[in-house]
Amino acid sequence: MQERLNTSMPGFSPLHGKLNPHVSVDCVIFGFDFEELKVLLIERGLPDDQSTSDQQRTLMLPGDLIYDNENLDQSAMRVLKALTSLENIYLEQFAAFGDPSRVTKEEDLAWLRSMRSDPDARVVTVGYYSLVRLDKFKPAPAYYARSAEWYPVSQVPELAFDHNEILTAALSRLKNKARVEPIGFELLPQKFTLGHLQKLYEDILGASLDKRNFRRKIMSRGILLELEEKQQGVPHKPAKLYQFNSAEYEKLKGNSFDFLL
Amino acid sequence: MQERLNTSMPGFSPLHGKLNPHVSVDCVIFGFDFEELKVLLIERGLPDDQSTSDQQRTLMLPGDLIYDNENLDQSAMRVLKALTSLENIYLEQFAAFGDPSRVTKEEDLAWLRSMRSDPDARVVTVGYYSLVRLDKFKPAPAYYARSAEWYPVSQVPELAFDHNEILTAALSRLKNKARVEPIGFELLPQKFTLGHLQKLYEDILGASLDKRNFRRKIMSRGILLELEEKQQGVPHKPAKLYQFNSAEYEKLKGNSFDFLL
DNA sequence: GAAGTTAGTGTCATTATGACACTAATGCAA
DNA sequence: TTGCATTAGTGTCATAATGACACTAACTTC
Repeated sequence: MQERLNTSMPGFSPLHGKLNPHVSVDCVIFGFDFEELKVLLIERGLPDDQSTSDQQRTLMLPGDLIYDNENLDQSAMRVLKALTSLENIYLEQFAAFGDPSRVTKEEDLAWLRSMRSDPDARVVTVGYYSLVRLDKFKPAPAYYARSAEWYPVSQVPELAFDHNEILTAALSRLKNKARVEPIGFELLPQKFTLGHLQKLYEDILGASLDKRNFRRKIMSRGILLELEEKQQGVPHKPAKLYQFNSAEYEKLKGNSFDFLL
Repeated sequence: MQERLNTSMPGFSPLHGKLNPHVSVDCVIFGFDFEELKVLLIERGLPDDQSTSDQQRTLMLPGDLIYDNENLDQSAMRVLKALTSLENIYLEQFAAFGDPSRVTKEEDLAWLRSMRSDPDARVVTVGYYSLVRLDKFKPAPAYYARSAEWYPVSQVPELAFDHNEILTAALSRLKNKARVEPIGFELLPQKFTLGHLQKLYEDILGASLDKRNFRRKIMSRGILLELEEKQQGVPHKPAKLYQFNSAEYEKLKGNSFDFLL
């Protein structure tokens, strides 16, 4: 067995007690940059390690084993912070993945052997997802992540373990959520245009929506506040800016069904 | 540590490999008997054990540790069958529960010490739920279950571990499901009346529905087949019997949102 | 100043919703 | 045998939500 990587980072503090070798958490963090939906992925390796060629680098969701004295939500937050420096994010659990063959690629096994004291343990992982504003959270790799970057969801390559499957499941959960309750507060910057919001919905739902009907429906909810301001520096007619009326927004979350489409 | 219970039952066959001491599954099986929604609970103890007084008996959801070479779905099905003899049931995963303090009652700890080779291991459990026809599945206790019976959901007493919490989460998932897609095929006998179906919905949603509007909406889906038959032996006007048109029913599942209410 | 680009706006026909009250058919008890 | 209790079964109407649809406005760049 190879030497284990240097693991001096917050999550590894002795404060956290004993690692549980059989349960991990993985985080699917979605962001939106007005162009398309993105997801936060890390690369295996130490942050400053330049030794491996690009081809050998493997992308994965930020995730790790849990500690025996934290609950799953806490684990997810700790792990996310440890690997990407993101914190104060609301994470929502969406599924557990426990296929015994979720770790079978030789590359993954080798990596586990270098990382874990019990690399052959069968691991069940619990998936968490979240929506964040790209501009608000600047990921910074740490711990075993060589990098932590946003990738377009539509162009995610093959990931480590069963992480493609986990990502797909998170996306499908996000779709259902978008149909059923207003979304966007977490993903968009404070000021945005209705065009931005519509693009976001279209990207999540994978369908195009009628502009006028979309506006009618979204405005009828009373969750948007029209600002006096307009877009600046765009090569076309500038759009009015809006922000979410968070009080109304919170009221609607959880209540409403069949929100859009 | 006390002796472990006799565990000679299918799930314990050496075929299943090594028990994973850190991950379990719990099953929330719902049934409906025209009166109210029920849930399948087991009592701790061997099936023939009469030694303990009623007061000391503890009810719990059927659940147990997973084996390292089965996936979570398989575990849930195996465990359910091992404890209640129910099989060929579609189980749907709904959440993972991993609070470190989910096992803290002294009674639960004592039981674990009598059952498990590693009774102090921290266990994360994955919840599954299902809807079944009460008349079709007759639970028969086995393995460590002294009994396996249906209990009205509205009158479930304090359960072992965090099983009340798990049940509540399953119920809330069921509610969301009922709002969003047709339900009932799994819960009702082949022939049923519209009154039965409405009662089922009302029980799940915890709300009363307008009879005429309910009928209009349910009929407009085209998932019901009107039979020539009528109810017999009821002390009131007999209702027409219906059955599900399973082809149409399957088509709607997953598609439709905002199904009822 | 022309071209390119996105913003912004209203109508109408169709469909879905929610509120609402009476008669019909059966078993049972008096 | 009568009548009582109980559930089945049915239609309308006013209102709200939906989906389809096309043009003008405002800005930048070339």
